[in-house]
Amino acid sequence: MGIKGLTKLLAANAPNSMKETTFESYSGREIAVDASTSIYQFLIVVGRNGTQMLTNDAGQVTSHLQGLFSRTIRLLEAGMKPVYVFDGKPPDLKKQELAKRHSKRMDASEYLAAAIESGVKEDIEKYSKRTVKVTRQHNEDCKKLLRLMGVPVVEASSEAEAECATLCKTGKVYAVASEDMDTLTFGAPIFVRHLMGSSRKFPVVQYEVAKILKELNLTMDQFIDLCILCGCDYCDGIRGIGGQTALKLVRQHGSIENIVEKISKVRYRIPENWPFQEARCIFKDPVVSVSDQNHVFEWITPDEEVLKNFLVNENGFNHDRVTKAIGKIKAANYRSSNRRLHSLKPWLRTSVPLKSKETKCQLGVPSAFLNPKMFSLQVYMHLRPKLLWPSVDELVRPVNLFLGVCKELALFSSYIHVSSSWSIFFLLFPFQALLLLYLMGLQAFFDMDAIGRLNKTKYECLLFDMDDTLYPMSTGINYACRKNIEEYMLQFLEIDASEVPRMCLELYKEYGTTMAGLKALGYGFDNDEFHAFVHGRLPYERLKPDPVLRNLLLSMPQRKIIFTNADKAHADQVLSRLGLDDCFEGIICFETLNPPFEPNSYEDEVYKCLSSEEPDYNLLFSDSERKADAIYDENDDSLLPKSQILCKPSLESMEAAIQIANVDPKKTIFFDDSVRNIASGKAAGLHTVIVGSSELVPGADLALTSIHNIKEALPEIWEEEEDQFEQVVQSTAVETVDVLA
DNA sequence: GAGGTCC
DNA sequence: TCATCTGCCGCAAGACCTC
DNA sequence: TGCGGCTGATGAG
Repeated sequence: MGIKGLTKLLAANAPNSMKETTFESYSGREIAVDASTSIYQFLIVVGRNGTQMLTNDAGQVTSHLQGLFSRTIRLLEAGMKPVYVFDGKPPDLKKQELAKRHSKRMDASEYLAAAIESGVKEDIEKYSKRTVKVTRQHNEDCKKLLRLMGVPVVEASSEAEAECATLCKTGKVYAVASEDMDTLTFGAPIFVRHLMGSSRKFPVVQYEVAKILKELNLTMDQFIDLCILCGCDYCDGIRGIGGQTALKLVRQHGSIENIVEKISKVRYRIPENWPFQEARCIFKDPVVSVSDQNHVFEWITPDEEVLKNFLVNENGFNHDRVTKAIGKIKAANYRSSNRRLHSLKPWLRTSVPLKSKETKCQLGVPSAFLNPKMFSLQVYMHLRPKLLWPSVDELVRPVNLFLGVCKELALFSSYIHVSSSWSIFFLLFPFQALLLLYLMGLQAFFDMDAIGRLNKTKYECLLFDMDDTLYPMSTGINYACRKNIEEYMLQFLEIDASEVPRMCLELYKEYGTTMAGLKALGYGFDNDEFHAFVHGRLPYERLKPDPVLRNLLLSMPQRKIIFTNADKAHADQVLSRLGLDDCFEGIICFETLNPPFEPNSYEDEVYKCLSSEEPDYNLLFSDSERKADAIYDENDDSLLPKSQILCKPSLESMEAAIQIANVDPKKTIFFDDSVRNIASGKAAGLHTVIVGSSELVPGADLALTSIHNIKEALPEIWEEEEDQFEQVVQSTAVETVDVLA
């Protein structure tokens, strides 16, 4: 039931809080969608003819799959990035409401039986719709379908609406698309209704909670009380008090407690044991899944073969239709990966002093014909032949350029995936094509049975990420850190409060750290000040000494190095609190990868290049990747400014870390909690272990739910090395690393 | 835009 | 008299393609 | 499930 009469109430009292928008206007936006409501609608309407619905050969209903499949493609094609949120365990207070619904379904079943007996077609149709219930199996089918389509799925701890609202509040999605008005009561900052309405009968309407509160002149707590008084899923209101009266009373008395105290007990009967406080609690502090604050949703390439098998073989879908639909998803993903870069442009144009206008040299030109950023990270990682990059700086320039062209061609061919294109490719670039095939063959060889390799090779070095890898996310350090960053953006960079959470996350996603993104956008602030503000007041006291991990680390015979994006002060503090400060040979941190800026070097090169009679842009291009100044050309819509900061997950940072630590990537295991860092680590040739996940992610050789399980999962670390001598010799070669005091 | 079809 | 609330009923609720 | 339409009841002004 949502909130009784809230639509009308808002239309009458807060008309400016809602505005008509269009389906297309959400292009490029992450949208949280309540899955259950959608599935319910599909079951009611898709392919229904009386009691008959779409089914597979086994007679199981497939209407929900048909509906969800086409709707999701519709959203993706429009450039939206849906995140489907599934209901968890309903709160106890909702049981009464659920029982009511159950009873209604029972009644409908009886009417349906009677209608079937009498053969009245309209009645059969009507009552069969009323018996629809979304079962666990329906939900599981849909989750499977979405995952195969590469669309993120969230399993809510409790109410999906609450989870959606939290995703929106924390900036992980732009808006929540739902029909249920209590999404607003859960505090979703942007709430969209009728987004999915195919009939176009109702326009798409966007509500903003902040505007509602402003117009109604209520605090969020008062708005929640108003909704409870109107009547919600968790408890009835007071008989005789509807929307208008409730609004008047809340404005007048401020809270339900005061209203109950002041109103006439003759006129209004307060329900006995009225659980308004519990209901308030559900809205104010809903049970939501404790997710990684930095978790990034990803819309990945569909698992084509498995998806086809699921839809065509298991559920009787038409093969050609499915093939065509998968093509649409791929095309949408491709467009979206380009669009994502554009999404940062508004900040560039409106709120940021553009840097580097004075630099006339177009450093990106040599690779402009195929920008690697056009391709999804996965494709990029898998096809990027490691052997192309032995040590870029050591290669002579012409070879470098030639290899660069090969890389682009490899990426290009990896994207198109069309056999006929190979023929054209061979005709046009026979030599490159042969080389490419050779390299791809090598790559395939090196990618074979990664875990097998992990088991067979001996290791010399273990590279550890620190935050959320050496201690669990549940400490809340990460969350506190993010809040501090948001606070910094608000206070010192004067970024609009409504933009901060989203911008914080977008930049994190695009650049690896928000700081790197801010720098890339041209925000001029002092790195040390930023770190001091962000890390200076973290709740470090929550980190307790971890003797178990300490013993594990000390018993490992390999070199152990920290590789973190954080600054050294933070790393010192964390390791000290965990009692691990003497477990590592060194720390590769922010300062290691981003030493204080040295004038003369790069500028000189630019100057030299431009002032020469025949400027060799390649000379600058190769270095630009490493030194990365903020270059942004207004006329070029495909390029974002590069970050001045070298940090994970960039491949350059991985290669730099490998070089600084002086390790052989083939004999190094990289532990990290971030999917992107792992993918990047793999691309750099490292063995990779995703920490904090029970499932393998792209690029990971192994998954560890906790770093404490390392001995069970990787016993070979402790196996006797055959030539320890080699290790000892290598371990002296890390002088450049910031060694812990 | 109506009507048929998806499985 | 008017505003507000209640309760009941009926209706629609996807998306794509072809014509 | 949500909404509009309708009807009748109720209470404030």
